[in-house]
Amino acid sequence: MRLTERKVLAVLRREGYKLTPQRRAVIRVVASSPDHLTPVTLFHRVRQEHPDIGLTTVYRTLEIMNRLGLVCELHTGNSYRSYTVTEPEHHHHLICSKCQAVVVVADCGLQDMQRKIADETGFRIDDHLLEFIGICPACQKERTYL
Amino acid sequence: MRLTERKVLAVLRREGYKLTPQRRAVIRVVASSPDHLTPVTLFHRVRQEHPDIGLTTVYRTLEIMNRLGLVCELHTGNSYRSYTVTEPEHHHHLICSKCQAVVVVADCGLQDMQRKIADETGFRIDDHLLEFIGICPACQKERTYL
DNA sequence: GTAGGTGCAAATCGTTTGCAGTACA
DNA sequence: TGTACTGCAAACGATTTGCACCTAC
Repeated sequence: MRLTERKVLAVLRREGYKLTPQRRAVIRVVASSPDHLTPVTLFHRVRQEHPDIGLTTVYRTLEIMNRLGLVCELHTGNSYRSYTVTEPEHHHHLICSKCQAVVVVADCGLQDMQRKIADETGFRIDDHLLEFIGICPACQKERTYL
Repeated sequence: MRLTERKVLAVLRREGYKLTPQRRAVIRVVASSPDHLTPVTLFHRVRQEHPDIGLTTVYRTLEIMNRLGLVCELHTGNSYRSYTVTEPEHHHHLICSKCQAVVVVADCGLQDMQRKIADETGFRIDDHLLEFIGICPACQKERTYL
């Protein structure tokens, strides 16, 4: 179960952030989209209902949400980031290198491996980043990739 | 066992690339450094022995080496990339979020998980990206992190 | 009323590209 | 000799910042 618009708003309010119409609009779009969105895509979508919003505000709202753990940042090795509302369970991503589709994958016992590595190296391990890169079923059918 | 300067040069020659002094210098520095280097760091180091080299050439040489699988790109979720000579075995990275130290970690049976996910989702999985983020023993001693 | 938020334009950062000159094979 | 390579400067795309105006609380 993903975070709802309502919950995100509640956290922002609790943390003392002002609930401006711009922030509400950004949050509404992020929370209602199942996909990961880049700041620019998000900006265009928000513009449709709120034509005066600036890209800067989108970035600043995402930054706040990210700091509060309300969105999850996707690192694809590309030059841009993308975001979606946080899924409370620990999970990973499966990314189509052709159409950029993202599928959420449940965690599979990487915690054990992490503990073992921490023991062996002396690192204090805070997090891990695991992403699978491949071609999704739809793109495989099209056969226009290498 | 990591790739040596000599082997990297051999591959470039075999692939028909010219072995210019600039390329040799870049390769020498990459191959002799145990760390992951950003293009800019690499540029500064190469400059010490080859003052006329341009950053562009460093980028272009890294691009060729990356395409030929001679260097391994590190994605830290930061805004820049970094590179080190390829370690032939499949492996992952453990990155210190304070000093950026990188430790190589052997693979631990993620292949099984990958196969399982491919079966379940229908994706053709080509690769995975696994990195552990933490604090290295040296930085833990300093205690100047949160 | 006021601190915090906004939008614009300009700055910044890492990276890429166009181009005219240069040098390896 | 000819093509691939070079360095510079300018272009680029994503993100950040400075600033004067604005608005939610």
